[in-house]
Amino acid sequence: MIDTKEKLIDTAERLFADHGYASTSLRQIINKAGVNLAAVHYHFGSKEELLDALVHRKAEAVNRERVERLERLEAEMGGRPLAVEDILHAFFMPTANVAAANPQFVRVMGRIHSEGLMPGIAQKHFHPTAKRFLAALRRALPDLSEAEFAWRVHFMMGAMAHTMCATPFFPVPQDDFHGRMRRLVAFLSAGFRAPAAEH
Amino acid sequence: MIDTKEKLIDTAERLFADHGYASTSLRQIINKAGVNLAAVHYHFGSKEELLDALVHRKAEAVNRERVERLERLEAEMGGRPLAVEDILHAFFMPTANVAAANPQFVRVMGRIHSEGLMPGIAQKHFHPTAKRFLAALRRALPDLSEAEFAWRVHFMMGAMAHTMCATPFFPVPQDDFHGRMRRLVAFLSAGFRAPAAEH
DNA sequence: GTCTATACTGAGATAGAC
DNA sequence: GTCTATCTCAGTATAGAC
Repeated sequence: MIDTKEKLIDTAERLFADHGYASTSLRQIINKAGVNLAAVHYHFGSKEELLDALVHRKAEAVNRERVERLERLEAEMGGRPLAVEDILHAFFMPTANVAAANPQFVRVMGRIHSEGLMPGIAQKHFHPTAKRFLAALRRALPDLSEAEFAWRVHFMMGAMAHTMCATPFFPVPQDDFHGRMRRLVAFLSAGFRAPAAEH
Repeated sequence: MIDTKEKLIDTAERLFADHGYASTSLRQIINKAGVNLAAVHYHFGSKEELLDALVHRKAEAVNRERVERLERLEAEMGGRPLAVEDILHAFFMPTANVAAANPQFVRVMGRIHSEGLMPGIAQKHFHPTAKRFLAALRRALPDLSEAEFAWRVHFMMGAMAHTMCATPFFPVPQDDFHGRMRRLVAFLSAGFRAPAAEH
């Protein structure tokens, strides 16, 4: 069948979101999708590459909107460095749009994060775009030392991954992803602009 | 043998640090320790509880030093709210001491984080103490709404876990854990004191 | 090219002899 | 307390039908 591949991805997305990546066996997926076990390896090669295909299907839209927003900012400012807030806003808000349109996918990203698969996935699907944002951020914060800047980016990575993906352990309106991102941008902007710790 | 248990924990610590938790099989551990597979299940019950025992052995020292520092601060201030920086400093610095004395263990914690096992471990071994710090932090930031405060704590969790445990993707002096924590405290303190994002 | 049936390897867990 | 033997189930690999 022509769309065995799509059906596998759809089914995997549902099951990964509900039960996690590691806890979902390929046999569960193929049973629900009604195909044979080896079809997975024919189309994808491995369980991991099935996950990769799943992420790739949605990551492109996020990356495209991120770049559009960044380029719009750069055009507005014409050469001058951008504001930290604006850069972070351009980076985080597109994820809120995906979250609204496709909660299933965000739940899978949450699983990816909480199961420790995020570094590989981020590197592969998001890093090329993210590098442009880091360059803009560096220009916006010329007074920080290289080391201080690198560490603050590292802090941001942690807060970001945890916030976009992990379920907070307190009750929260499910659909307020925009608000969550706005709070995150405010918090991180202040952190980035803090005076460097003395040594 | 009386110390089969200790030998298993020691061996597991080495192997978990070097190769990760999931990638280390019980069979590797028992071969290196020179004991039988079933001994693991006799002494610990499961692979997961072996890890638990390993963490428990070191977590107590961290928790004790954290509480001591917090109580010393509270005594100094006698009733008045503490400063955000001081609270965070008291919370993060003890981890730097463990890192210096026992790099092996910190590497295991890094594995725990990057393999997505941190929530469970943190809940079990660190949360009771951490709650006292959250209470102090709340008193230090009375003007934040409950929601804003909860989210900022969430951001901190992400930055913390990522920073204490994850290997940064840039070169960094291995033993500068104190410096890393100081930078983190400065970053987070500024974030906590940022004006709340408007809604 | 697409898929089915089946076999292979290695994981954690367990029952019961000693 | 310890060890042997065995169980179940995972991801993966291959042979061959269509």
